[in-house]
Amino acid sequence: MRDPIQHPGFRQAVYEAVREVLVGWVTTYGDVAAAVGHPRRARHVGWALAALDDDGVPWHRVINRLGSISIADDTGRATLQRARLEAEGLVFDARGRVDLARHRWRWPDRLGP
DNA sequence: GGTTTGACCATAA
DNA sequence: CTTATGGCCAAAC
Repeated sequence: MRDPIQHPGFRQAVYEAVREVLVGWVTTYGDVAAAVGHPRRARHVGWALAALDDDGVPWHRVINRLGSISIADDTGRATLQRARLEAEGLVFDARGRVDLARHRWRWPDRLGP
């Protein structure tokens, strides 16, 4: 397998992982990358989400490691993301950040006992 | 086909 | 806190 990113499995895995994040929780690009087995490829998580065309994936629950929104607001997507998160109970502070320590999603450990 | 850009991140100074 | 550096690699130019 020479193109692990281009391979359909990567994006698919990203979407499935993000789908697991419940209302009221958020996660980071790096966490999603690690969850699908590619810890250094946070950028590609963002790229995969940018290419999203599926309403079933709660892409708005993915933010950067500072707890802020990483999208340029050219298309109003960042505004939509913040609105959706606030509608789900997330609170943004004066710097536009949420409390990651309290709302960061944790996938179940699958590394065994 | 080389260079730049980008919904990122870790580390160091 | 800010800057700089390096990693990562698909798109866009």
